[in-house]
Amino acid sequence: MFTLAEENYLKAIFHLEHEGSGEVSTNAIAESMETKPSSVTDMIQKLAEKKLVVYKRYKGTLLTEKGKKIAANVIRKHRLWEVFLVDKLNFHWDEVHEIAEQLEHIQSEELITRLDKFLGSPDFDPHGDPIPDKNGVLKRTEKKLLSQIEKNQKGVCVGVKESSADFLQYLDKKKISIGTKITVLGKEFFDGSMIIQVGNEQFFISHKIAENLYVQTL
Amino acid sequence: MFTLAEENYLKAIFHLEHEGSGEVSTNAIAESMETKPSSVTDMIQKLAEKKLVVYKRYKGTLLTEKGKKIAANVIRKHRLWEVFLVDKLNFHWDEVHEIAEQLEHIQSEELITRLDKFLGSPDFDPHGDPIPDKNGVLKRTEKKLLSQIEKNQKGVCVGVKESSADFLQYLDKKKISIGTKITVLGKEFFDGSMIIQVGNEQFFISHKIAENLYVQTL
DNA sequence: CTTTATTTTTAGTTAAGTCTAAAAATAAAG
DNA sequence: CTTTATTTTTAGACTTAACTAAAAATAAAG
Repeated sequence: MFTLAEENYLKAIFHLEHEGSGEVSTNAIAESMETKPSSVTDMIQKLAEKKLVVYKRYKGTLLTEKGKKIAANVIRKHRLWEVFLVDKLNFHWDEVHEIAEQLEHIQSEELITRLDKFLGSPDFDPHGDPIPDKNGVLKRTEKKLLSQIEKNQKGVCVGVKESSADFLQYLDKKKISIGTKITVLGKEFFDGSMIIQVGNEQFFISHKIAENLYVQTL
Repeated sequence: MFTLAEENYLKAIFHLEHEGSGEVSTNAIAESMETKPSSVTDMIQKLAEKKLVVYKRYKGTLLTEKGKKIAANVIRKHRLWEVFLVDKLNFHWDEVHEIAEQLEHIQSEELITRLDKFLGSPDFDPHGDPIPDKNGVLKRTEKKLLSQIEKNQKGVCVGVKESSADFLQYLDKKKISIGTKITVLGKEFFDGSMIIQVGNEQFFISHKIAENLYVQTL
């Protein structure tokens, strides 16, 4: 139905729309896709002709309802495949992204229906990101960034903002994964660093770590 | 490593080499891939430059060892995914080909290693076709076509030569699948048709059916 | 409110993979 | 052993999706 390139653009725009608010800039798309702005302009114009995005020259891009639905479906497939890779094939959560980037483009409604059922209709992927339903609707959660948690409060880790292998491996080293309870013992206002407790261990984390970990307060 | 188009050409040549013997003709490749001979010539020349095939103008094409290995690996992936779709997702054996055509191009050694293990390292796919091992080696079986079986002999169905949905659905209707025992009760020399017994049922089959069913004699 | 910097777009190429139409080689028929 | 038919290849064109370089629009600075 849509080409690999088209699906990847829609997905990138979807993610950018959910981060910043309002129109997505050409440069932002180019950067997130590791391509050149001129290539983005080309593709955006094609997507606009197909009514998948609304595009005004020099003003930026927004997904139409149709574009949103397609993007959400690609993301649904990506995240379901990640669950498969981790739950069934015992991959580690830092190994699955690139494989899922390929699997997300497999075309078959029936396949995804059955895969979803096989996996027990999960609501979240291995990084804690919500899996859109058939209609592209995301379950909303009460998650906050760890950096927004006050001293002496407790939270349970529900996801990561960044999911680079480096970051995930850091978390493993510190024994932090989805479901881990974290207590904020101290918070430095100058640089945003924290002392936290995980299990019996207490240790220091930088602001950069704290602003990439999602928790649900307890 | 290789493009989707390249992998599909190598796979097609691999299959054709195993049917007829000797060089594979440009037209044969074109027909099997539903493309034009001129497109085939183009691609074959590229594959020859990459040392994946040996090609002599107007004479035909043969895979090199390297080409054979790549083709066998694509086929390995195709057949493992078919096992996944049937065994784990409960697809029917006539529904899996097109999805596997897409899945066979997913690039990840580790994925296939783990998938193979998850499936219990199967030797055959749902149509009875052998799954090449990591090195591209196919297990040889003692299979014969049902049409080559004599009157009053028994065989167990081990595979199909053709695997079109039409044929597979015919077999389902007749309650024939991999593992089904078949007894040849009668054989007409004029047209090759047969009377066979499957379970408690006895019925007539045409030569066309008999020459597309593989059995192992008991 | 000009000048400068940044962002975005246009114009023109390139590469992969396909196609049609025409030419060349091989095979088959008389 | 020519003529005809078939197969295969070449040449040229098209599409998708990328790129570079230059132009145009917008935003920021003085």
